[in-house]
Amino acid sequence: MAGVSPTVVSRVLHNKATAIRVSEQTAERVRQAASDLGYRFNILARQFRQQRTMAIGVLHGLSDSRPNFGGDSSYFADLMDGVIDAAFALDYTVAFCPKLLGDSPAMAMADGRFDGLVWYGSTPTEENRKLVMESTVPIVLLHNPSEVFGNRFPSVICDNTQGVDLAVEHLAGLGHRRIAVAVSREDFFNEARTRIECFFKAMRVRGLRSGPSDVIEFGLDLREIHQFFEAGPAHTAVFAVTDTIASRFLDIAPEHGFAVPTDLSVVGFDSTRMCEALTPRLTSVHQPLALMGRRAVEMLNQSIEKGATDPVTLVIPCSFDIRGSTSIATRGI
Amino acid sequence: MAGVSPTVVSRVLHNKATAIRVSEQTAERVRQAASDLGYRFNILARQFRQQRTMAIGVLHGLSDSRPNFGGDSSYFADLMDGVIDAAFALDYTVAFCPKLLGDSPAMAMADGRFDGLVWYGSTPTEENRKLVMESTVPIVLLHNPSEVFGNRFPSVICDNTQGVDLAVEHLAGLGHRRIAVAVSREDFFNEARTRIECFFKAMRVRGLRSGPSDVIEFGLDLREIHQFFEAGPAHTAVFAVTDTIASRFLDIAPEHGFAVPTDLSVVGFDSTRMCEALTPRLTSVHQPLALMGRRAVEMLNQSIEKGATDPVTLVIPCSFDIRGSTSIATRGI
DNA sequence: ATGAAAGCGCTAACAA
DNA sequence: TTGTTAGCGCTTTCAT
Repeated sequence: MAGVSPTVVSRVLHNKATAIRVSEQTAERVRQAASDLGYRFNILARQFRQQRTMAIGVLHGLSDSRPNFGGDSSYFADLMDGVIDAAFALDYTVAFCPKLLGDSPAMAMADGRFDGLVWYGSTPTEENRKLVMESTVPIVLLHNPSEVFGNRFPSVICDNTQGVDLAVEHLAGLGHRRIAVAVSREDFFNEARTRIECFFKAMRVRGLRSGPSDVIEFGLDLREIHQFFEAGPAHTAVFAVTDTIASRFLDIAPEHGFAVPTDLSVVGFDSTRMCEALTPRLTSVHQPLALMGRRAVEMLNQSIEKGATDPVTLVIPCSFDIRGSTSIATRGI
Repeated sequence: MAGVSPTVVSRVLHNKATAIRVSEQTAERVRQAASDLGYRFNILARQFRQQRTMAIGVLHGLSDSRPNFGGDSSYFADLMDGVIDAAFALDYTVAFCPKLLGDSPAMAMADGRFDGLVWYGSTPTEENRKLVMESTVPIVLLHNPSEVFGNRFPSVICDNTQGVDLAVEHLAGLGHRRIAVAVSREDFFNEARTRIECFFKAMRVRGLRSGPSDVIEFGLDLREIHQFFEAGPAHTAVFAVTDTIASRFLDIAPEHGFAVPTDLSVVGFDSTRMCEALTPRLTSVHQPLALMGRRAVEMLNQSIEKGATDPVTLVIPCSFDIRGSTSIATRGI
């Protein structure tokens, strides 16, 4: 319609007119025609041509077969807010893809659908590990330190050491000297394990006694929690490695005549929205999830743009949200 | 490597072997070679070829420039859970795309990036309206009855009439006879307006008096809410058209010596997670958001598969979550 | 300053 | 049962 070749149209519509010299007059004619025709270039053709999609895939390496935005724990939601934030700022589309979670993730990872991947998960299964390791596109890990994948990819994690220390510092400051640490068997993933180690260390640093016998590890029937209360615990506080775990104690304590926080202080980890809905509201270590999501995408963009980057592990500090589930130690002082 | 033509490979790898006859022997040879080579077909090429992406775009037609999963109102998160659920079941990728929200949505809508779109929004701006109307791909609307877009697209909405009726029924059952209805100026969108009409009707049906003077419409400074309390209201209950609006009343009532629910019952709409975190917990009409998201995608799939469908408006019933913000009327009985 | 031509990897129509 | 060929729409050399 403008009486020019496709080449020229392409150049004009990409504003490369100056760089690749097209007369302003022709350019204008082309633009006019494009507008008249309601022309839009076919992005599929372009992606195909350039082998670049400007899309980031979010892999959900958890046992759940799909991301869960709702539910109590706002965890994934907060993370995704950050991911989307950064992705949009860099002009990436963010996609959740069934095949990544379903039958054949490997395929989707290698088929050029995404320029890069955010792998979000805590316990990589052996199969997941293999898939990730074989990826042909850049990946950034969330919630797994780089070494879990042989230092092949950059990663973003929260500062568990510092986060746990905040919790112990808070409890110690309230006069608690015997503190238990709680973890569910199902959640006994890398990070949970790390937090327990951090806990021991934070206690040690303050001259407080703690060891394996202070770990309450419970299964689905919560039996060990009941046993903890029945035994008439010496502990005056519990540090739970996740909010959900903490909520179990809030539920069960009253059944055994323990009031929280009067008889037992409880601290959680993640400070998800759940904390506000519990009674009493749960004091918890706060991971800056949105920030972590943002950083992950920014690092991913680096990898995509510059090719392989150092497999940096970005460690982001936690903060501490004091709510109603902790108070001054009343026993064993 | 298998010594066959690309055609045969294509056929084998799509399991069309039976339909388009390839000998099992050759097929096996091809599969073996593919596996040895670690061959994956390039999805970009395929999408390009077929002009089909198996991706659904989510348009966020709100004033916010991007979807917000976190925050108090789990609203979008719940909706998306449903969308993703259905999309994955149908093998669609779900994408959030910056360009849809940023500079040039029209482009993204027409460029073949998506097989279909879910348009999620309450107040279409004139510009948004135009964009949607000009879409070249199937769209399903969420939260807007089809007529808002000239009956061009199917849509999914909750049953506002029935939902509001549940609220009024509940309050009337508690003996409330003078009920106010609250809306914020900023939220005064289609659906809010609808709910107010529904409210009038629900009152009328029960022989209860209500009219424009019972509408509390307030701006950002919340002045009108304060005035409501200062005037010593005859109303013993407030029906708020969203949870956020209801939360204002919960916040402000105590400042004026009104206890909720003793002196004033408050009902919200949406029953978002916020309801659990408020004091007292907020009684609210529940929209089955996840279900609505699911239905929207299913309808979209229909449109994509069968071409244009009837612009059905799917109306989904609400339920009612009774929490702590409502009780028996103590005044004006 | 503009155009011709090739080719990205795949699939479908047609031919053998 | 298998292969040949053409072409999806775009961008990018390279030539003019």
